[in-house]
Amino acid sequence: MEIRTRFAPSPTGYMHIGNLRTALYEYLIAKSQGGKFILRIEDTDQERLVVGATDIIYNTLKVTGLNHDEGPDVGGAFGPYVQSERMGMYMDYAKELVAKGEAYYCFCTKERLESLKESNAEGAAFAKYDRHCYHLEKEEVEAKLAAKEPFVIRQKMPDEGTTTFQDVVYGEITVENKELDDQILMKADGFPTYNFANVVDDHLMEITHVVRGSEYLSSTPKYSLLYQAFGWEAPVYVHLPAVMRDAQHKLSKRHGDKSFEDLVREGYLVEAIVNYIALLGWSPSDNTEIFTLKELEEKFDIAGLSKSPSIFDIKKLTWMNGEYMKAMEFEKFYSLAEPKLNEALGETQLDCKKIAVLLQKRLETLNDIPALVAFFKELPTYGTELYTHKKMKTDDAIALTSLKAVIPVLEGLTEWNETTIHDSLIALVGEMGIKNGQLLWPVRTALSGEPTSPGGAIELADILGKEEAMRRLQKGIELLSK
RNA sequence: GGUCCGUUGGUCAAGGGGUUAAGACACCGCCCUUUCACGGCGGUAACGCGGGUUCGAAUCCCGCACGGAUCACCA
Repeated sequence: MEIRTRFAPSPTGYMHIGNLRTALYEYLIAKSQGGKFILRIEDTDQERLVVGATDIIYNTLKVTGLNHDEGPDVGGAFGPYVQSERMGMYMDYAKELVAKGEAYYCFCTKERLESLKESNAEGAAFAKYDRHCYHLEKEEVEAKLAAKEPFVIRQKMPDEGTTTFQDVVYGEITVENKELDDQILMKADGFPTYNFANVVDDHLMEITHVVRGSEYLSSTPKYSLLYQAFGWEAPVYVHLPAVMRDAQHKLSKRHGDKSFEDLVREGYLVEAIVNYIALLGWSPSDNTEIFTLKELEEKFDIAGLSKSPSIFDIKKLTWMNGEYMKAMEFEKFYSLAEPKLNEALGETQLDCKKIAVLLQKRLETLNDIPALVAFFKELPTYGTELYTHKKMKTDDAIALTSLKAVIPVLEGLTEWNETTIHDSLIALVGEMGIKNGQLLWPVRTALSGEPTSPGGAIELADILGKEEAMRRLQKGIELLSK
């Protein structure tokens, strides 16, 4: 049997990290076994509709490589794939259940339902529908329908016994049927409820594995009962633990947690994000951590899914992002870094490629670039304490001596490149009989004005060019001479 | 409150009766180094609690605690 999974997001205008992970697992469950991954847009909540939101979904799947085999934009034999376009088909299914005695019309007003809850002995927090309309005579129902009284259709839950279902992650789960409320299938406006539409759509689209958040665990018995009522085969359930911000809270855009787009905007690579979230709630049997989507498709195994929630750790993502940048082809890295470099360096004539080479091995995110290279554009004001460095065995006096000695040597160079700068400076170190650091640390400091810089004295001197380098060294001498 | 689910270092996690309880991130230290990094080496740090079953429990069972989810004419 071919495996078919579906990603069924609501178009909210952004891609939630938890949803992306769900999509990833759905994709992997299907692809790891040669199955199909389907996209279904659940846009029935007209009030929450956001313009352009579906494009964000398409785009996210595209850039992450989670290519769907069927969906609104790519077609398929089980369309339409946009739920709002399927609205006409649910009433007949609901009526089929009514005919079977598995569901019934309910004409209760919202007011009556409200008062039912208020009068509940156990408190408003819990109140099952009292089945008032279930006991209506057939004639009464017909009369009310004929009179066009507004109605909903409710699922009739069993009075006793238990319902058990198997979940791939959580195992066997059993609940008492008496705990189950006669949930509404069709609303008074003629539209199906989410739960009902889901079951019908998943069945019609021949979804074999329903993958969703663990918050659906408690409503799954109702789903099972619905499948039973229809006489349909239930799908395999795969409930996923939540992705958390901390031990108490789920990741939530509303509380300031970052969406997929936010992370990309902050300089994280798509591949790194996908790689990282694959590891939130799942681990491969071989313990590897860095892998491409293709490799994941081969490695992925449902058995590696965990039951407990995972906290999203931006630090580990950041580390992983750095690993991806280091491993990247330089040309690719450069194409990503260039816009940031140009932005940070403005109209200077500096060689961006040389700077990028230095940057690639020490960057964690693309957005770190501006702060790291700002000193190239303009020497920051700095204090002479930077010249004192214990490990380099330097202090102000040594720095001043070194800088003064460096000036004529570099001034005399006719060719300005890393080799000539290196050779002349190292030769000078020899003549002066001091340690490399005692000369190079002051030079690096004078050239950058920063306590740390993406590169040493020689690299910085080369990139800055002779004129600017000399100016900065001179400036250093001035500072130290005061 | 009822029901369901979860609980291994700060974080992600392996391990499913016998292990010195993996590995990764973070943190700390050392080495390397012309800075910072990178890299290399090493370190600190965990089975929620209480009972039971067993020769032996992180692993199985039962309680408890704590955390979460759910209980809509929302999706």
